[in-house]
Amino acid sequence: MNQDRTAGTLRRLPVQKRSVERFERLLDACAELLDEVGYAALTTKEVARRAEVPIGTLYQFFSDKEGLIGALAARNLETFLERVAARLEHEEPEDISGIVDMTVDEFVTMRRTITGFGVVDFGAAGQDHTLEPALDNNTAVAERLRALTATLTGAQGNAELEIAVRVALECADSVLKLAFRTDPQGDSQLIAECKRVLNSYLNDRIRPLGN
Amino acid sequence: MNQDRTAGTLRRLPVQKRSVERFERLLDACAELLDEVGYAALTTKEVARRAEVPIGTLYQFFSDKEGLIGALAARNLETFLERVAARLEHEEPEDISGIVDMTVDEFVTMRRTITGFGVVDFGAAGQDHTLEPALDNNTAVAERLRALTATLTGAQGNAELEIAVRVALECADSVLKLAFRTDPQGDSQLIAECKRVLNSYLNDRIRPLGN
DNA sequence: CTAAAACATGAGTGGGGCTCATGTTAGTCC
DNA sequence: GGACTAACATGAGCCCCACTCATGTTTTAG
Repeated sequence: MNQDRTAGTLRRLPVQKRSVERFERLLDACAELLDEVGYAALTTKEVARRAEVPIGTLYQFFSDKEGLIGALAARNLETFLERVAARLEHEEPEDISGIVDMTVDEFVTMRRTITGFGVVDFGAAGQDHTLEPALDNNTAVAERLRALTATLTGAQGNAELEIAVRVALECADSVLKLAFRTDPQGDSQLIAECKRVLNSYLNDRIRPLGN
Repeated sequence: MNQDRTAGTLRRLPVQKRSVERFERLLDACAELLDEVGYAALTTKEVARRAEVPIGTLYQFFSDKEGLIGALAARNLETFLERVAARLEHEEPEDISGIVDMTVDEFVTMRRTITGFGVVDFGAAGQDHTLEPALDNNTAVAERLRALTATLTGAQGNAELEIAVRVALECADSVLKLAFRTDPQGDSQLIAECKRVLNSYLNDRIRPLGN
């Protein structure tokens, strides 16, 4: 079935100035449309039209529709990690609960702020099963988050922490999706509930090991 | 944008014998194909071909592709709830942990057993945003599960329990998806981790209220 | 100045979702 | 049995989508 290794990827990176601008415009237009019409109704023609770029150009950069959305997700992911890293440095939370609350808050802020962030957050929605097991975006985020927090939690580099972060991220993602499905601004009770889940789990999971 | 109230629904229920059989065959073929080619590559033409039913007949029953997949999800959901209800009656778990473990195990069994269960479990994947807030399938499942367990947990009917079950279900769904993405048979470590999350959260969340 | 690499373009191809006009069959009442 | 109705059956074809490709232009490197 789907054996094409180039599916859902980039085809060519823009190097000249104009191309770079067009590339960014395509991602912006894609984000806008995701907010307006949703994932299912998004068409590459309309993305190209909005970005004022001919359809052929879109396909110079992105191997397919999934590649376009994946690139947007990657951009969002990078922004999110940068912001979390910056806040971790400034605020220096001293326990798990502090890290959890800060990270969730940052996510919520981005969902309210960044166009299109909600529809694809980090993982493209329609990704195929059966390919690239465990190499999805959330796994990458988990790894980066673990690296960011390892020095703070003290217990660096152990496999237990890695899996705990991975699982916690998956839960956070799903509960927050629910929170924003319930209320476009993010249901505050569910956001609080998200923090509860993570705190309960991570405290049970990590405390007994850290000491 | 999507204002069509009949999108993703059934159009006509089969009443005569032959139609009922065709209806079921369509769902079976849909489940098979979901397992084989995945959600994105599923075509209604192929579903109809497999079920040995002309394409027009498929659209007599289902308003669209999403309606077909939704009907499959509904069938899975019903089977799952029946099985959980049956086991709850027989095994009479006496605490939260017992209920959690049993329910997760039943889910895992079904994912290994029921064709197509994995791809859509209870919520159709490509559902549109912006419509029917909080009326997704997982919410329905949560409500039914709460009803099933309310008599056992003692604390029946309170809103806190309702939200806790809703959140727990969302977490379970996502962690188990990860477990089966990692390993087609379901990564046992992640399945154990799923139970941990639920137990940590629900114990913190419900115990203080139940007493 | 020249060769190569990067970039630009949009009509066209293939294919998928879904319709609809035209039937045929099963139940129902007298 | 005949007459009437509702349920069922069918598949060529419409529309629109993702994506291609042949042909040309511009930028960069030496």
